Amino acid sequence: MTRHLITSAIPYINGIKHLGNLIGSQLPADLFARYQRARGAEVMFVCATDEHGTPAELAAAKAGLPVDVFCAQMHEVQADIARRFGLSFDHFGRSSSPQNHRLTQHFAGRLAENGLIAEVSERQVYSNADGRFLPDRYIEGTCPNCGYDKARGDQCENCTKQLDPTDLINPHSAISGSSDLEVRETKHLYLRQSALRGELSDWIDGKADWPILTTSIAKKWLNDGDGLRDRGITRDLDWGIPVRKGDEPWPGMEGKVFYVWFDAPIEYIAATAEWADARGLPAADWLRWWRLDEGADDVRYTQFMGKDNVPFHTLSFPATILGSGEPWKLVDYIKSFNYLTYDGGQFSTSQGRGVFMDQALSILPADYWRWWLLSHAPEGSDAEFTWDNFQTSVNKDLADVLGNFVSRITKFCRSKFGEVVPEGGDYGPEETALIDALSVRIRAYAGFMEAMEIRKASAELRAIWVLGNEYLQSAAPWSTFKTDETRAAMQVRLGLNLIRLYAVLSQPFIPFASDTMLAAMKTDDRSWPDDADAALRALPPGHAFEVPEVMFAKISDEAREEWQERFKGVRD
RNA sequence: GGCGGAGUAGCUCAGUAGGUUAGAGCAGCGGAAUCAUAAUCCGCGUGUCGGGGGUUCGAGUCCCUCCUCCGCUACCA
Repeated sequence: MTRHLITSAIPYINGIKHLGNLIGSQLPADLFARYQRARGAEVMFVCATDEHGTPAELAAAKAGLPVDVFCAQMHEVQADIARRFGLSFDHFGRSSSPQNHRLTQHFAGRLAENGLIAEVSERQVYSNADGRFLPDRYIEGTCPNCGYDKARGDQCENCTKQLDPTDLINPHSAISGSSDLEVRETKHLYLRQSALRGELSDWIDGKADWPILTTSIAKKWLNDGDGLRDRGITRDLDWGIPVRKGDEPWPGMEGKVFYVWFDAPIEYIAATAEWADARGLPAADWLRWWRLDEGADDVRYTQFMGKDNVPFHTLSFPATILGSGEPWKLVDYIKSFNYLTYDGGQFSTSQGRGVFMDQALSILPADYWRWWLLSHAPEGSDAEFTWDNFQTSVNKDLADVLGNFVSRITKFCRSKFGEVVPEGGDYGPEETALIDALSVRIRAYAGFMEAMEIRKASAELRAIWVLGNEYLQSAAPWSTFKTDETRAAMQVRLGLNLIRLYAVLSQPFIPFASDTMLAAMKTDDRSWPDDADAALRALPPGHAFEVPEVMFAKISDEAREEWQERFKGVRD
């Protein structure tokens, strides 16, 4: 049996993520992980917080906390929100973990041994007032091209011209505002990606089944200009993984740390090691997911991420792995996403625009968001979130089609037969037809889930819910009951069994509602319906159940309008 | 500028290797039913498939060109 290693792009530590971040990686990864588990596959699903870098240091300073304390707190906040969204990570790690320190230093050492690290002396802007080197974007000044006075050192947001920090007129620190800047010489390590260009190119060419969005970005970088450029993998910062060559010090690199983009993907591996350590398991237990020489040859590795992450996952991280010369597992499939937009504009963490994960949960249960986001996943192109669309979709799909189905059949049964699966009666042509239709659709659903065609899978799942309503409507047990009680019993029994079937099938999308349905049906049978006929006999005559509370309360126009207003501006 | 994505019914989107009357959900209109969260089910679509040109017996689907929107462009992560 295939073992599935699944990773979601790791969310940055500087704040709570918005719905765009969620649907861009963590949520679809969770959908896939849940589905594979439901099919009986062995799954390792890891994620983590990405904790290093200048923005983390600045966010900590703003919060008035030491950066390590800030990260520890924010990690807990993010972990809690992830739990409440039902994200079923096997482990939610931290890129600042000791495991990641060791692995990152190990990879750097291996790359150096293989001649793939270059030491480059370069000139960087240093801010005396801030006591730190400033990344280009943290230097502001007047654009020499258009005169915009808030141009950043990497690019002018007004005229979009690419800039060098030294081009700016009246440059000053974006952090302190100080113009006491100087250019200093500093030495950094570069990963010689260019030396691995051929190997990477061949590898990418072998991935004909990857989405065009993924491979086209990789090829652009491989072939742009002089081809793949080398990349700096160290920074002059305090917070990060100290530069070491494996276990050894790295002469000349004292006081420097690895660049976040070098250590962040390695955290996928480290998080799996964290998983094992947290459970007191031997190293072999995590190595079998990552090392081809330790049993990972039957692992299928799938990564989920937004399109902005693609270059690092198709080139930089593979360069690290290939360059190590060690048999680490490379990714087999990359599922990348476009962006979710909010009422016409972008979701923005820095500007506080849109709906953030904590806010979302404060107004509605996770399943509402999971269903809408997944059924509108930005797969082919950017997708837009509007409150109107959200309200209509959720009310129609969850409340009217699924929730009301559960309600009508359980309540009808209670009033005519009591809260017990009724006995007697045999299937007729209608039931056989329903089972055939279900079988076809369940196969299609599984096919889409396997292929990570998320929108299509959600449409298929919805169509499966509709089959139940269609059946009830034409079987009409409420009128059958008047003339043939036994036949009505059979119809109701089938309907109740559909609830369990729906719970099992819907679990990857709406896990909380799925649990509610199973609890109401008083069953723990989550077995996948490979045989629809058999699956619909799981709850036998005489089996007790209870009528659940309304599963999905509808979103009223008043509530929608209120939220529309509340989330219109920027976050406090 | 370069690269990529998108432009199909009022709205959100499917349309596989070019081939019978271009599909689905929502909204709208008509009907059935009354078990149910006034929920459900059935029926109803004359759309210049962004514009123009071309290849072909035949193009939403291939080629050229133009227009619009979005993203990326390597020191944000």
